[in-house]
Amino acid sequence: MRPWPTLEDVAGMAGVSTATVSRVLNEPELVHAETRLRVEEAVARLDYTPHFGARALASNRTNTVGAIIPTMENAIFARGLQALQEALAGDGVTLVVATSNYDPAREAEQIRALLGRGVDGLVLIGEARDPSIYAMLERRLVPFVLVWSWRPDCPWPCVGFDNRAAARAMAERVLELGHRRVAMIAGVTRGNDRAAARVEGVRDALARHGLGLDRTNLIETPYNLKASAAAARRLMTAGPRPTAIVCGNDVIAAGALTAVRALGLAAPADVSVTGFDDIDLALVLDPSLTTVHVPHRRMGEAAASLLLRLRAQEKDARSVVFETALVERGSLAPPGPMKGEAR
Amino acid sequence: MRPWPTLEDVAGMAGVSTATVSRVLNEPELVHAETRLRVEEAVARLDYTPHFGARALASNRTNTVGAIIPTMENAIFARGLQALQEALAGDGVTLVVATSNYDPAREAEQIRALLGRGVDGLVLIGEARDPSIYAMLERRLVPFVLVWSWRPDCPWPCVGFDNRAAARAMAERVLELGHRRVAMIAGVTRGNDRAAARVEGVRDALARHGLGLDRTNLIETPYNLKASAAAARRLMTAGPRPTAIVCGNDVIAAGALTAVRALGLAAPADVSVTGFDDIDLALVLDPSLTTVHVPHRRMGEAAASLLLRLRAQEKDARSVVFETALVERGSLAPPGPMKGEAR
DNA sequence: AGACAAAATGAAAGCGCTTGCATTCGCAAA
DNA sequence: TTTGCGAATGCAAGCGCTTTCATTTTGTCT
Repeated sequence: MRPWPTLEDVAGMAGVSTATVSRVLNEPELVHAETRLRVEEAVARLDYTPHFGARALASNRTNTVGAIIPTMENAIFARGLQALQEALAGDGVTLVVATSNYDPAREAEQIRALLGRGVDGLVLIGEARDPSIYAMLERRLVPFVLVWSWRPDCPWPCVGFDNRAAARAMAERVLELGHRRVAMIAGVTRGNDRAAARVEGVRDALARHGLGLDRTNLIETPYNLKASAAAARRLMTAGPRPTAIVCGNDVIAAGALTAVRALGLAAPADVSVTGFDDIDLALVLDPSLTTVHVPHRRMGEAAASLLLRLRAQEKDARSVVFETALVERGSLAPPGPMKGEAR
Repeated sequence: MRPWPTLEDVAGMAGVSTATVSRVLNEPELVHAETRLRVEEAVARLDYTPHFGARALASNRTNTVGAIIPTMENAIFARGLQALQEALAGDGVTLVVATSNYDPAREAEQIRALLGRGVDGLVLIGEARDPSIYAMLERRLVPFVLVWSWRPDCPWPCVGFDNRAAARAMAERVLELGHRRVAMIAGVTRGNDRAAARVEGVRDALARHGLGLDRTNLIETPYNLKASAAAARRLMTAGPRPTAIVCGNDVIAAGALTAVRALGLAAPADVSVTGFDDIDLALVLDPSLTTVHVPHRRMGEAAASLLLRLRAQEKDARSVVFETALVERGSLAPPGPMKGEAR
């Protein structure tokens, strides 16, 4: 015998048809209070749980949305995801999360896997992906929203912020404090529009002072401590030292700060370091990290709301752009008097 | 018309029956190479993806396992989860993750939700949960493994380590260095056997020196920076100051370290701080954190392997226990000469 | 009491797939 | 040529649910 109860078992115990039980589960107001009670009792007694697959098959809905994030290993997306999930749960929708490991091919795979699972919607990070993927999503009529990223004229529904403008503002502040030897440790930009936009933003700011970013002062690294520490070490030991390092995110900045310390130097006295994202990590670093605050939770909530409205075919479901804020903490200061290889 | 292709469409295009297509998808070796090719072509041309729900319904398998973790917000489970996922993916199994927010009721809900989704197996954190849940799992014949936790005589399959012994070792080392005013900031122990075991371990060690843990030197806090910082502040400002604070995990330790710094004190000169878990965070703190190293990745892999073997009904599928290692870094040192309110 | 609408319920047809069993095919052996 | 047999394929019955439509019950108004 089947080790779990089915609708039919419940119906049998309650003395009604399966249709009625289904109604109790989905549209309780359609069934007489007394009957409903009997059914609910049977459900409870049998410890019945609906079979998800059967339900999906019959109703062609799953009350599930999928999100594909690059990784769970660092906390960048954690808070936003949590908020997304909570907001969705409020509407009875379940979130299932997959990871792509920053690999476009893997992301494409995961998208198809989630579609196969019949998700009612999709949350994707950033905008950069093959057009064929967007084509497929449109053909399948699956609502989706792009998060963490926003730019004027993005043709898709997004919930994000202007990475480029935010990075520009950060760099401008660094310059305003008098820094001129500015370096950047960016995330890997290939296939990552956020990382790329942040580089462009810094470039924008530097350009207005006749400065630039080239292979001597721009390094791309994966978002992890080891790689970013290595990058920082390289910047601080080869050629003229930067007085400020603008980092692509907080994790990179943490690695940089660690490397600086390991070299026997101090931040911000010897070199300022800035981050991006304002995750918890920024606060426990010493010095605490000057960074760009991103409203993770609000973005998650907004994404949920937008996605649900798209699903409901609401006409006015439009993209949402958030403001970011520069939060200045201990890791950024005016450049000190030149030491070391100053001429 | 349906916006996605079905098995039937593929069968039509390839000029075969749906049964054959199904075989191509599931047991390719059963079908003639030529036919197979035709089918595969049709699949590609139509961009066909099997309907997960239908498949689950018909075959009663999903190739999916579920994991329920307390939270994604801190990185404690991230690495292990990633490893779990990778290992499962190697066997064509998908991982779906849910969060309980350290709430037993919510965890129970999520378990039922995942069972409803027809997961072929379950990964749960820790052992402490209502017996009725274990009963249900057994009745449903769903294989499951408990991770992050292990003790002699645990009746369920686990992949973990001995939290109590590890915490004891940590505390013993603290005592060995000469500390006598030792305090602990633990995670919330209610419904969390790991947190509870760690408290017991510390108690064990202290007891051998005639010391104890009571409301003056033991505080439980949620696993977040704000709460743990507040706890540390309380410990350091009320009554005789501890010379060492043993923390329930690295996140708590990070909060404690931040609080210590904010009070104008220094670690380890004024107070030593230790953590537990050895997540990345431990390395970027200043001073870097003395903590208990937990082999997250290996645990994730072992959990995957054990679960798959349970699913395959292998008889020798047994629990796995890992060793932990004490890693000493800057945050722990012998107690300094008493300052402040020393009498 | 009868007529009629509204409310409550049931019967049954799928949803897209897998799989046990029957059928067909090709080919070697008799 | 027939027979026998494995290999390849097709047929069709579900899997557990939702939902349309028909039917029965209830209540309201003459």
